[in-house]
Amino acid sequence: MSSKYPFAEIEPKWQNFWEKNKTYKTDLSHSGKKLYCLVMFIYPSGAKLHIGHWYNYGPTDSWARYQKLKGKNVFEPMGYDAFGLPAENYAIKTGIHPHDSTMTNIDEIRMQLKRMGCMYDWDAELMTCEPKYYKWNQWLFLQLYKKGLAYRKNAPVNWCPKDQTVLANEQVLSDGTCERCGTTVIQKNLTQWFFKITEYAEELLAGLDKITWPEKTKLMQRNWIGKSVGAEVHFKVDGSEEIISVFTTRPDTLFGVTYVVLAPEHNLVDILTTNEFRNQVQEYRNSIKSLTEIERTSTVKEKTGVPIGAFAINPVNGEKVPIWIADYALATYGTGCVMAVPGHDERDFEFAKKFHLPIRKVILQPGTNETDELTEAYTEPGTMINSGSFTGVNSDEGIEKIISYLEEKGFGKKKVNYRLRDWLISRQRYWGTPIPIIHCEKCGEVPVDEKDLPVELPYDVQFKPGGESPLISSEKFMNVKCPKCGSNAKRDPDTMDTFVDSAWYYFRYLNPNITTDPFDKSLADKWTPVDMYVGGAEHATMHLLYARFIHKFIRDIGYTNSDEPFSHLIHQGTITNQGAKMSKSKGNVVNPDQFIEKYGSDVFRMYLMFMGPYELGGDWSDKGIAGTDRFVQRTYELAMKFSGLLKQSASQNVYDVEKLSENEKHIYKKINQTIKKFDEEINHFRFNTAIAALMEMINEMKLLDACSKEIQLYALKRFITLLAPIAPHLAEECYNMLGSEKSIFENPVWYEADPIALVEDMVSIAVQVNGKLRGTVQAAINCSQTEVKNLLLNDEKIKKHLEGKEIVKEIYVPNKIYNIVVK
RNA sequence: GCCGAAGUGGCGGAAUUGGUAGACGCGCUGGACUCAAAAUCCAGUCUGGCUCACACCAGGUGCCGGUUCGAGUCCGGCCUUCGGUACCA
Repeated sequence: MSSKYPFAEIEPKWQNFWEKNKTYKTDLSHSGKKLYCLVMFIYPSGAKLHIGHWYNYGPTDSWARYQKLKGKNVFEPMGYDAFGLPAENYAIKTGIHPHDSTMTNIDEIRMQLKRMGCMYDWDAELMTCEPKYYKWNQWLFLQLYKKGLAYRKNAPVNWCPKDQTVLANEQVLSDGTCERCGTTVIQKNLTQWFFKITEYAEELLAGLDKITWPEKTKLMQRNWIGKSVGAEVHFKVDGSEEIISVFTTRPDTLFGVTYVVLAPEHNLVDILTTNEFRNQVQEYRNSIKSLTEIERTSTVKEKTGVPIGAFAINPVNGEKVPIWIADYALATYGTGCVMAVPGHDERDFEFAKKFHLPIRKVILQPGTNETDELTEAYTEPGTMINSGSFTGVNSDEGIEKIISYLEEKGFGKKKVNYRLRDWLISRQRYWGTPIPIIHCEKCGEVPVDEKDLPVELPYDVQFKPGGESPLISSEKFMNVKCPKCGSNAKRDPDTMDTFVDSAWYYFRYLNPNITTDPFDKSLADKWTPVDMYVGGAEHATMHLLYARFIHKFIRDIGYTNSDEPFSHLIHQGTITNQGAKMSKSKGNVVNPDQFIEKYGSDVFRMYLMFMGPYELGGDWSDKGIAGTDRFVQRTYELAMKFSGLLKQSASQNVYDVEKLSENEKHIYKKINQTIKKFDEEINHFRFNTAIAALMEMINEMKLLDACSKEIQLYALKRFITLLAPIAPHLAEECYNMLGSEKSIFENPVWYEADPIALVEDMVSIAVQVNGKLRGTVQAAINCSQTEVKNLLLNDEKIKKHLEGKEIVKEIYVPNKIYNIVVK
């Protein structure tokens, strides 16, 4: 049919218009009504834009457009998270250089993004693999290094003995084998760089109370940081000068310690193990070496361990208790040492039972006897018993009392411990930011001078697996003179975790070409924090925590004035396919292109928004897309029918409802109700109900024929404006057809609802008898209970239910419900 | 195991602080238009009973209880699904 909306012409037409007129170029010098709306930037993989990206970017752009129409100065940038493992793996497989494949992908993705028709300010585009960007990763590294927040230490990596390469966790299959060759992966220690995020643990925790994020995300970060308050207790070792420090949250159970456990990797193990036990200990350590971290920490696995022959001395009672090593003590948490209280800790209980270690009751459960045998660990508070001078004290108070006692005697102190570990940023990979450190035999690790940045990533590198970091193979890169002493030295061969790139990119968008600073400080002061950040929930603990950490660090070195990077955060839901996450490896990725070709960008984006609540996502189905397409067609036909109206008539901003005809009054009320509803819904990312409101509106539009031109224009102008955020191309075209010469987004206008039109004069009141609906009555708004009662007593149906009954009680909720309780 | 979210028609999903369950859309059924089809428009569509029909009656938001004049919504106890996490001393 000829009147079918020709999206294939219209959409490129407006995209070109917007680009040519720089409609979406943000003037950052005006920050008065600033709104920084950001989506997590895209990883330019070969899979290009999929439905998940559309679901993230389309609705968020609609929200940003709505804000722009409301008069906000909106900044909405887009860029590429261009470094990373997949490009390198692709290169290993195909021989195509990561730089080349990444650039090709970016070019295609940029085209796809432009076809979506989002409001991106393309002048702000950035890609992290460019020297002008990653130079500032290196700068950041040096600032952290200066403050002692970047340091090296030994840390295990997944190592495939056959491929001779380091594997990321996701490259290790669940059975602990290499995803490429099936060889069992082992753990190997390498000296690696860390950022001291733990220094900010307390502030990262406290800051969560000040940001508007989903509660579950904040909870995940709280758990991830894992603050616990307790004590550090020092145990002397019998016949040795060494001290074993343990962290405990239950110092009140100190008298119940019957053994001490060290993590098998703990340094003290070599020192303390007696000759007699040496073989056994070595054997045990070997036996757990092959286990992956996942197996090691599995809670279903039975605990194992061996004694090392040495004894620790309990500071509070001088008792000698055996020292064991066991897999359930983790080197990475607390001090790596545990005081075992089998009577009051489930793990210790299980372990003591298995190895026949003594179990001592030192906390009495209320309502039980001291002589009752413990059948399981009692972990709740109670009365302290068998605890020397502390016997009889309530265990909650005992915690503080024991700590005071320990501090007094120098046996320990109060201690706050965090689960959070420092951020390991070294990657034994090619496609990333080189670490700006030079290793000199004489001077040790020497930072590259800031004026020598960037340390450029060389192009010509053997990045295929085999050996260590790929950069080692580039002699040109590796061999440098020591900046301090001038002798021959080597560069650090590792690259940085790509989470470093994404930890501060929102600053860089404000001026991605600045060469004198990582970002424009004066703009950053005005434009950060990001006002709305939208992205996947899978980043809850990594990216979103790292960015908060780096932001606080940047603040502490005087580069920004805000405390948090993202003041509001929303996670879009996941779109699955037949219940499974879409992934290239599963081959269940749905390509959006087919829908864009068939229906156009507006219909597709609107369908994604209409599917359901944004934060829930859902299973993909194209079943209902015809519905949004129909809506678009009807809108287009409506605009066509009234084309030129803007030139034939003018409408007022407000009309007196009483002076309108019945049809006009109806339209007038409906459009104003729709404005109110739509505004509320879209403001809270409830796109599905916002669109439903527009559909209801268009269903009423058939009444326009019976309205004056003024009212027609009044309704259509408003309807098209509401449509503009969710179907921008269509709305522009419709407005154009009405007779406008300008883009809606050039001179943004938003219509406020006329409050008088929102008031209903008649309401329908539900009438219940004994809580069951028996009818409804039409009454004037705010009428009295007596009036409503008179109305309902005239209703035959309702009367029938009241006949011969005694009225016990009447509840009247004005304008809503009238409930009569009868006997 | 622990933490979190969610269970509503054939389907996706609506439902302010407890106040007319099923908005909006898909699908389906019937009708109009057409030589015919597509498209479009109109009507119907929770289940069961009764009825020519209108009406009416009963039941109904995962299950079992409770609070209340009134519960999808609040409380207690389960079941299922999906996310997160994994011995955190």
